[in-house]
Amino acid sequence: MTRTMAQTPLEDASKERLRLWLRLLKTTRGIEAQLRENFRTEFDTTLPRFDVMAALSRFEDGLKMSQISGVLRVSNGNVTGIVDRLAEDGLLVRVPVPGDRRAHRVRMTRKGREEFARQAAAHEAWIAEMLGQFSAQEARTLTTEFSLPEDLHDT
Amino acid sequence: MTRTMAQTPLEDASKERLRLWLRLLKTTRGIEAQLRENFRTEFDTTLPRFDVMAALSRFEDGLKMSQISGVLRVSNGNVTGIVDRLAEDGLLVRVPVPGDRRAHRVRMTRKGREEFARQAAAHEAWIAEMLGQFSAQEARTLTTEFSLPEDLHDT
DNA sequence: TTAAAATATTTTATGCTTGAAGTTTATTGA
DNA sequence: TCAATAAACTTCAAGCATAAAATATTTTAA
Repeated sequence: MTRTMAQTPLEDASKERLRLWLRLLKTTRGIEAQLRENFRTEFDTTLPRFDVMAALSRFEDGLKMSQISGVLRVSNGNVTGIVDRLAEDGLLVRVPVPGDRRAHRVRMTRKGREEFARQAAAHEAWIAEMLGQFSAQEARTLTTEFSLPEDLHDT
Repeated sequence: MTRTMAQTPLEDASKERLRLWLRLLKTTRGIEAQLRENFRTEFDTTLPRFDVMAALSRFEDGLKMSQISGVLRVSNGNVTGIVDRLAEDGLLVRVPVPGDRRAHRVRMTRKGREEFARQAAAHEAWIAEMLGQFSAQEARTLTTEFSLPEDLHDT
């Protein structure tokens, strides 16, 4: 009734999942730390700023504040501060929405688009290097495997 | 000379790796958000506090401040504040290191160990549920695959 | 011996993040 | 009409995170 070493009893599924989570967390934190460092030294910016620019870059007509927080899944108040600082730097502008004086549409400026283009190219290169151990096929497979249903929508 | 749809040209490896990274980031952020929510509502604590307790729980004799930041790979100054607050709550104590008046050893109190035991059990259950789509074998395989060499040690 | 370098830690300045409360403007329904 | 509710956004308080500067102590080496 002894079991061989390579087997994994069902009872241990919880431990294996915990191990996977800890590995996942360690990996993503490591990559994030390297990205943060690169963004800081190469572009004097931050990951959250890049995230906001990336979201805006996909919408020619800009996004309302609440749409940005929706896309990025961060809180409203958070976006306010980041947009404030990006606007100070002239990378984007708040445009009043005609017909609704509560809302503002946030759009990138030309300067913002140009700066983002450079940052996005560097970002892709950094990631490609850090994930260089994965072939295109492996990457594609793993991307599919990590489709967690835990996209808890909003709530 | 046309290629079939399912093929992935080597040229696209960079794009596939970027896609994998974005998926990884989205997944871990989603799980982290759920954990933060659970820790807040169930234990009135935070993920960083749990991380510090988890690190200390593995060392009966405690850790020095710089060892905590080393294990968790966060900055020294960061640990100061978290340990301050955990100490205020009586979950751990700073003990002077004999022979080196600069250093302090941080140890969990009995209260801290008891509280951590409850939190760790809940944490494992939450993760097991969120990663329920992976069998023990799948989890084990993925954990191995994500052994990135980018454990940049310290630098 | 003692000045310089290294080590351990805290402090400071800045920014990200959340949840909750507050403000202004729009919409709804009696 | 007009009070109540909802929506869009900002402000606030607290905590997390970093890098850089400051403090105190220990070690090294001239």
